[in-house]
Amino acid sequence: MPELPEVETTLRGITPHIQGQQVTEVVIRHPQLRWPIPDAIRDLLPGEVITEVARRGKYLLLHTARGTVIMHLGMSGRLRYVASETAIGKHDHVDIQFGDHCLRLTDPRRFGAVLFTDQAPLEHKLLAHLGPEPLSSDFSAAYLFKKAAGRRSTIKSFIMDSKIVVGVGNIYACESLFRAGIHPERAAGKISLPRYEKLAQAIVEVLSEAIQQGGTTLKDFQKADGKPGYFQQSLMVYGRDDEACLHCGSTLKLKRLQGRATVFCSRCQR
DNA sequence: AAATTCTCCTGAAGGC
DNA sequence: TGCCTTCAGGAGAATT
Repeated sequence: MPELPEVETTLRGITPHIQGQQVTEVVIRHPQLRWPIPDAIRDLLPGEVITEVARRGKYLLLHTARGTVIMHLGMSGRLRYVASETAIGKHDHVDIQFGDHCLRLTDPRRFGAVLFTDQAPLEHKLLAHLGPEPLSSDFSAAYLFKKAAGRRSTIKSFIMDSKIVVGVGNIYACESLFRAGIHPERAAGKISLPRYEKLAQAIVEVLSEAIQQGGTTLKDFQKADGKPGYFQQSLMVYGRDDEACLHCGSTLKLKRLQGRATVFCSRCQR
């Protein structure tokens, strides 16, 4: 379940291998991901050079002179740069080949996506309405506070809304709210600016630390095994329901909000 | 406009 | 041992 730190780690892992490289062939074994993979990927990409690799939210962007590949890893997606002869696994759906190596997309649950646009990629339907990057200067407590005015949705679904801010998935939403001492079900519009200061800082810290942890697995990027960086991170609440709060010792609670597992401390988070 | 529900998919886990 | 059921989970689409 790639969250933003894992997507960023993926970006950093693949960029040195494919930037400036020419695509020789694209093999699509299973075109049915979240949306059908467009023929343009296979038809237009060979011969093109990857001029830049970028990220917007959890979307990865592979720029070429003829257009941009937009990729999303969904729940279970994984990109690896491997020798082309590497044995094909059951869920290896796409290879973008660069001579004797390829960028291979593996995605058991097929919630991921591979799309193509010849327009300005940031104006693509999927990207045009995304909120600011949490690690950019556009993201701040003041921004959150202003956006939250009048909102009655829970703070958890508010910060997980990609139109508000990108890249805060379920795990990091739980962790950020714990760090900020805010109850996940509190109405977004009823939180003070000082509390948003804590929350914004918590989001930045949690994501930054996770990216740093992801970096520790970077050197092993080409290996097939190795857990995602965030599982090595010491998570304070996520996955620790019925265990003791690391601050006060109370038993952490699990509650489903909008179908998502939400773990919190009812004593520390108000 | 905002909030909620539905949907895609498969592997893992639990029940019997 | 094995079959069946249940469920997680990102995020766009549909619905209210």
